[in-house]
Amino acid sequence: MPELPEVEHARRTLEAWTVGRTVRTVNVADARILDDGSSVSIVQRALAGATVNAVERRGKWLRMRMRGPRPAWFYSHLGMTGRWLSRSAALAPLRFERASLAFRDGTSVRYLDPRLFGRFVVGPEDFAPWEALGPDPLLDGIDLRRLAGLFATRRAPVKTVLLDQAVLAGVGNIQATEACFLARLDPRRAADSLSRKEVASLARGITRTIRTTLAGMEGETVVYVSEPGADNPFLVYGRGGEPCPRCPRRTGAMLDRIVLGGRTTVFCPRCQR
DNA sequence: AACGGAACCTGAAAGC
DNA sequence: TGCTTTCAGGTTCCGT
Repeated sequence: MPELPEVEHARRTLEAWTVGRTVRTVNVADARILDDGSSVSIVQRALAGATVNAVERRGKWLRMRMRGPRPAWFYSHLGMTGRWLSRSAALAPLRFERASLAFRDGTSVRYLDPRLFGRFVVGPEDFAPWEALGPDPLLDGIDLRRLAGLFATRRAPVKTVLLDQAVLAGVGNIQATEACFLARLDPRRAADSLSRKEVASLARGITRTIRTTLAGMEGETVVYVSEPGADNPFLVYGRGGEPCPRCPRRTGAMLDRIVLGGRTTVFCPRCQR
């Protein structure tokens, strides 16, 4: 589920659910979400009794600034299937619940993550994975000169390079796929073969797909691709074999589904060059 | 330094 | 019906 738009949505909800609240207890049901070298007791000691001061996001990472006996930064990465929900602290653990923070006011936030690829870390303000992130397209915008400069050093397919979080933080498989489509760019193109104009077009595509996806989940009706009955809100992602939504019907152009860098990629061989 | 592929996990859906 | 295979939005490690 989580790429930049979903993580930003998670940030907003977590902010509403947690800022100003004081942690009473921390529960970690499955320690596999913790980093090596960390432990349940380290996390509990850092967070219990602390008050949530702010919830921030950079790329796909979230972090809470905790004020209290021991000021701390609490980092959360949702991995592939992580999400946060708010429930009464009295309610029993939910299916796939791996951790939770219970607050003194009787509310709690629950971390659910079936596949356990998410992370739950207490770290410093300059936590390395956070510091290693490139610019965030929403927070920082996209610097075309910088992006073109990075592309010039990469021979890999442009869509693969977009997944490098040091290039742009938060772009995932869906957003990279959609951005290439919007930019009419063949995702297999070597990054170092793009013209400045194509880089600019791609940057616009990235910004647009992120904004569109985010706008689509405002309010409570979050749409997840995998949810039964939910419509696929994307232009081409998950639509391999369907007609291209942009090419004239008479051309019969069909979306192709390939694998790049181990990730499924959908594109139109006719209009994406 | 950069690249492709495997590994880490589990559940849902599709295939037979 | 029930068993098997395939696939999934991310990151990291490893050999080349």
